[in-house]
Amino acid sequence: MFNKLLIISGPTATGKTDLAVKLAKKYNGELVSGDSCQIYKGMDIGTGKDQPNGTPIHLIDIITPDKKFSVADFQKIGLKTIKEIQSRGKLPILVGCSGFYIDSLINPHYNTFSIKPNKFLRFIFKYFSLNTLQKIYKYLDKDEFSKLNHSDVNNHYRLTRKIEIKLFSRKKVALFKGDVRRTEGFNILHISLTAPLEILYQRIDARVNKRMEIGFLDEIRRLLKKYKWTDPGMQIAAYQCLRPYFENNKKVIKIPLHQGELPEGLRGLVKLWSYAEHSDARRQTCWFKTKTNAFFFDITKNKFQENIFRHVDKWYNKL
RNA sequence: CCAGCGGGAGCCGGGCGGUUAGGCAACAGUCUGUAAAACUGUCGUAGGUUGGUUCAACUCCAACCCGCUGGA
Repeated sequence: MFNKLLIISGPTATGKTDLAVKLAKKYNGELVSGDSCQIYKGMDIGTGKDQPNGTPIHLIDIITPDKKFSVADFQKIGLKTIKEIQSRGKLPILVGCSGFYIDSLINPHYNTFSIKPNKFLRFIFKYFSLNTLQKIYKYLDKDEFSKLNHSDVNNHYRLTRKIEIKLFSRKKVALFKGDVRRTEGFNILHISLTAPLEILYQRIDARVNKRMEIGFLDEIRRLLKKYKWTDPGMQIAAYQCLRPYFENNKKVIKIPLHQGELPEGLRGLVKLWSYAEHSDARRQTCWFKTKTNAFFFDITKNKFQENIFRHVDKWYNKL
């Protein structure tokens, strides 16, 4: 029974897809995107999709930007997709930068996904202050509250979810225990690409500029005909960064765009977008570094690809 | 040459005679249904130069240097 799963992770702009495609060709594989943004249809430039030709890639373009999507959804569909690929005797290659998403597939500890978000509670809680949420959680579970770290105590969203879990699903958690080890029995090789931040920033900036050139603004215009700025998909940083340009459109939109030259107001927004991607890269790097035991390969090192291939080869041919 | 305005951490920038501005960037983290999200910590006292006033000056005064604007 074929149960291998190859993972190629790493922050943006490390060339994961490129590498994954090469690996797919060599090992008769199919790609599975582990990217929280590229699931959205019509959001191509802003999410940096590059469609490999010839190699199938799954979990891209699976829903429209007005739909919500979360790790729990990903866990379900991701697992199904991977098993399906395996059942055809092919090698699934999970490639992406969303650490949380990838982790949800390979880490057996996620046992709260069975507890669904409660719309009503979330609606109400939006109007509660952070302090109030802290008090509620403290009231519900003093022990766990005291264990919360500095960043969680101050996180409105996470407190909401914690309270949600406490309130609605005490029994269910127990029920779902047997269902937790979803990827148990998988033979996983996790390879993670890295690069010095400085290099990543250079690559990111270059790519951002390029994406402006190939019509990012047009993509946003197209999206805005069907979707709103408040839709889930539109929350992605790239789009939100450019949002002011479209909201003051009376003035700005009329400025003709000469090749290469961005209007002054727009330049600042694009810069912001670059910065947003810098922090992404940082956080993603941090995630893989601290939360996974992947094999890391620095893409600025000589022969890193050869090393990876050697590594994969050994793993693939074993047993 | 005269007048006005301004000079502050890598950048932007409010306030103020004495305790931390703030934001961005950068760096390090947190992570169990928004994760390209949300949140935390670190950037150890910087204030054009030189004097003066004062117990105390980034803050008031003077001179000078630099920049911008207006005038001759």
